[in-house]
Amino acid sequence: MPELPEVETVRRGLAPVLEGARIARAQVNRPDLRWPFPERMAERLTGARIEQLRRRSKYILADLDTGETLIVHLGMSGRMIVSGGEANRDMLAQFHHLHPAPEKHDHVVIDTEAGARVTFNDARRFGAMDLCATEALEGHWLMKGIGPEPLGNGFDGPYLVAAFRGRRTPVKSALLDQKIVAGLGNIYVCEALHRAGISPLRHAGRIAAPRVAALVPVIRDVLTEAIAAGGSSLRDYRQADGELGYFQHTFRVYGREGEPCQTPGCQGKIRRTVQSGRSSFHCPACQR
DNA sequence: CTTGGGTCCTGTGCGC
DNA sequence: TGCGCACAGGACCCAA
Repeated sequence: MPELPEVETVRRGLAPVLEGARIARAQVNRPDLRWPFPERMAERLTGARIEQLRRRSKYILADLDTGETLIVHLGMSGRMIVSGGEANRDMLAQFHHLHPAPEKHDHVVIDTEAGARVTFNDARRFGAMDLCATEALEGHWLMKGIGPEPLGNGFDGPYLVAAFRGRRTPVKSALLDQKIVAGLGNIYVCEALHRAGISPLRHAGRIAAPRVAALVPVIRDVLTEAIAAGGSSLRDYRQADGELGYFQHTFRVYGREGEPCQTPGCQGKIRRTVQSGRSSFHCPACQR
């Protein structure tokens, strides 16, 4: 599920529930996800007030009034499930309980004093959580070396041209490299390269500078549109249950092997290739 | 330094 | 209906 737009969608869904809320209880059901949880995580969360929710790359950051920040990564299958609270209180009241029954892979459960609950569920356990002094966050080993935010000011044509210079790796891999640009994943790299007319197989350092620079606004557009789509489905979620971050999204190439290319006037067919173990989708006719 | 491959884990969908 | 296999939105680690 989670690339930058999905993480941002999750953050926006959690913000009204968590920002300004005090944690009444934190239940930690196992010692680790991808890495061990920090020492005494439940105790360090309990009683803390969440000042604000931020996002950096694919990480959700919850700044606490204790001076620490909770770092959350959703991995491949992580989900944040919201229950209780104002939005669906009436619906849940008819079932005579405040929260849905616990499910398999509910690893961390956070209750707020207002009666809302956020459950971190992650079947594959590639996700992560850590606590770090807020002022030391930028030096945290998970944050260090992450490239500029693609929707921020530090990501522009000259930057990307310089980042690609001399690279022998395929542009697909370069864009997946979080050190070059933050937050892109397999889907949106495929989508952006298609819109830019660049083959994922092309070496990053062998693309003419103007074409590289043209990738920047394309990446911005793809991500912005995806966030907008996620935002609209958020409303559906809030009245239903459990699928925050899951939204229908129409991709032009991702998962469309064998289908006709949607580029106007293009007669190509979408092809799937495997690059460093991951599927790439592109149109050999209009992506060069 | 860069680069490619292996690895962690569970769930799902497909062909037989 | 069961079984085995390929594959899934991430990213660290290590060898070359």
